[in-house]
Amino acid sequence: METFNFLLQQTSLKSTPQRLAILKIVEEAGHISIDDIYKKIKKGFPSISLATIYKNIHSLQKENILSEIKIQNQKSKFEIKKKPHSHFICNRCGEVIDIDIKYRCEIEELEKVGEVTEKEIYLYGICNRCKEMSKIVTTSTK
Amino acid sequence: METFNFLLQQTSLKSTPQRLAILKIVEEAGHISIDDIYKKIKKGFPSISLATIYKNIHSLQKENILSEIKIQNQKSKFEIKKKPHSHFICNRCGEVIDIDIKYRCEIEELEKVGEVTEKEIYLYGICNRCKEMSKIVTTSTK
DNA sequence: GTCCATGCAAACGATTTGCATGCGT
DNA sequence: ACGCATGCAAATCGTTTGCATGGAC
Repeated sequence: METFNFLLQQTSLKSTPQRLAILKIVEEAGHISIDDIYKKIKKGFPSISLATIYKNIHSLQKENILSEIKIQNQKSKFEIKKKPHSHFICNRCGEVIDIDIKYRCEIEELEKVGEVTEKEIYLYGICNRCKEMSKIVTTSTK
Repeated sequence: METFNFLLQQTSLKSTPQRLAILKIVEEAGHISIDDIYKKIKKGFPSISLATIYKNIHSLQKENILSEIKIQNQKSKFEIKKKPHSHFICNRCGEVIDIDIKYRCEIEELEKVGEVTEKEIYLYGICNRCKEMSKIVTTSTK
């Protein structure tokens, strides 16, 4: 992708085929773990090293191109950094879905705590796809 | 603590001195990492094994007595499960502070995504203590 | 040509497992 | 007495590091 090429040129990072491939895979997947990046990238770069993935993930995070999503009961996933948004995580299939939340919060006594620079909101539950599937199973076993 | 004893009796977990000590340490600390639990508990149980800590953390999580806080740039911390609340994390000192958030959120198209059963909110920033300290440093170096 | 990136192997740290023994019930 | 809990050592897994070579600029 030309856009990633351009993105990288804004930074001190060189635009290598491996690096571009990682970005493309993350973009296409939306949210993806290190392992899954590795599995996918090996198809195009059979001799790539896991160490290369790790090093790139770190440098891309430092350059604010990638961000990490730490979730309960799963390995971390990574996404291309974009406009602030929140995440819905399906407890059944593990899928992470971006959501836009318009929220107003009143945090009592926040001034007693500190100054907020970033917010992260995670919603856990069951995604519609899994809910549909359990309906089918329930119905068919009756 | 008698209360933890009671709590454990509600479950299939036995009330052992090590388990009670872990709970006491977590309660006193508020939010604490595995390593720090280990360091503290060793004072009372010099021969305790890290494996014991891990096994207990897991079983206590399964019994809904402990919960894990996964935060950016830090090891996970654990807390006694209590009423729903949110967390403020200081990016400078790493401190985690419980906060109560009264929020109203309008999540557009959430019905298209799934059914939410749990919410987690993390606020990152600088705690007042660290802010005070940087003021002092700034002033004194002028 | 310079410097960063890659790939490999080794090192490292965190977590898990198996097993013999101990302890709570 | 039974069965889970503990402590130890080994195994395992995820991640990082050092270094020689290759590739981007």
